[in-house]
Amino acid sequence: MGRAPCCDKVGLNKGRWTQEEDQILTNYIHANGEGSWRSLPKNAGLLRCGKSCRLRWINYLRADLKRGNISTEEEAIITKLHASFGNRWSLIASQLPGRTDNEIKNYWNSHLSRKLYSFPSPNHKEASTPTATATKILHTPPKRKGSGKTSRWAMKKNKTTTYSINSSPQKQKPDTPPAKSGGEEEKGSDKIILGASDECEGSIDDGGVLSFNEIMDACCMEQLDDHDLPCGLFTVSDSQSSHVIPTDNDTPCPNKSVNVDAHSNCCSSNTSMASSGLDLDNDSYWESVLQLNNTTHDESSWEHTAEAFFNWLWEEDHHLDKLGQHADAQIMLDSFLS
DNA sequence: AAGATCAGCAACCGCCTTATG
DNA sequence: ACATAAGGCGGTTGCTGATCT
Repeated sequence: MGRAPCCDKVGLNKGRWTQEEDQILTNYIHANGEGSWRSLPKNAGLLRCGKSCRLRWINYLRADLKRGNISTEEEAIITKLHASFGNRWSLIASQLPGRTDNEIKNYWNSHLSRKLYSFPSPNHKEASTPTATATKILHTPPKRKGSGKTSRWAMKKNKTTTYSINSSPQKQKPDTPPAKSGGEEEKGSDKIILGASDECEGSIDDGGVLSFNEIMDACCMEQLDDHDLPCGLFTVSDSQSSHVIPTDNDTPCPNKSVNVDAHSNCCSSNTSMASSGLDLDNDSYWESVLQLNNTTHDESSWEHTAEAFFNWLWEEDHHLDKLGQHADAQIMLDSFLS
């Protein structure tokens, strides 16, 4: 037989906490410490579920919380970490002392996720660009469980902010028209404006735009569907650079073993390292990359490495977990994000 | 001035993992 | 070894105050 139930939920208070309840909870925890959430409400004389007490304490009553006014520095950290780890709010919160996962989640949902990202165009082949993929995806209505509230993104049509791939925010002029529907290329620019919208109604015609994760999903789906079309989303270069991935080159790299410089020399400009078969699961790969990081100032090689890294990272879900198994990979991630 | 709409955020819900009996 | 509760986490809801029409 297991434990007794957490709480029967009958006759318990719900909704906002009163000052009196806060005081009771705070006093109790100061006297008895955290933990034993199940028995806490009863012992403290609170008509609340233990879970509710825990949440209230962790998110609002703890003394070491900062509360409010998330700085631009913190915002940048959140943006970067979210780009790497997705909605792992507790993980992100652990990097921000005094901030809770709930606070960061709310901040992301109400502020950051609405901002637009801009990505360099990987190439101009329409069928394989994120733009095309974005369009394809946006015509499929997203799942939506919400309360039926009006989309906040749709409400704030002129609120656009662009992000470069390295997540440096650049505010758009307030009077600049918003990016014209999900993923349309800016006129005369090499950037594709991809926006954020987890609540968009599924059509580019009504202002729907793509969130970062949707872009990533789209990218990976594209790869799964068309194995000869490497994603190239994380091509770090501008349009002048030559290492944009062509779709007709899948020649294996003769230097695929480890040496990044050799690889970039021979395959250079035409295929991503990830797609050419480098074993990024291998420790020795990361060692060599780290060595490259420490010894070379060749930007082109470095960009290749970054590209391969991010392609690999998002190629499969489990790759993210593999970061934990490669100390050098984690160092690389920090390096790429810095 | 009043109602409608928008935006922020506290708190709930339910699933998953871990701990315990 | 198994069943079940506790704890933890992310998604979602809905209340409240601000702003707009």
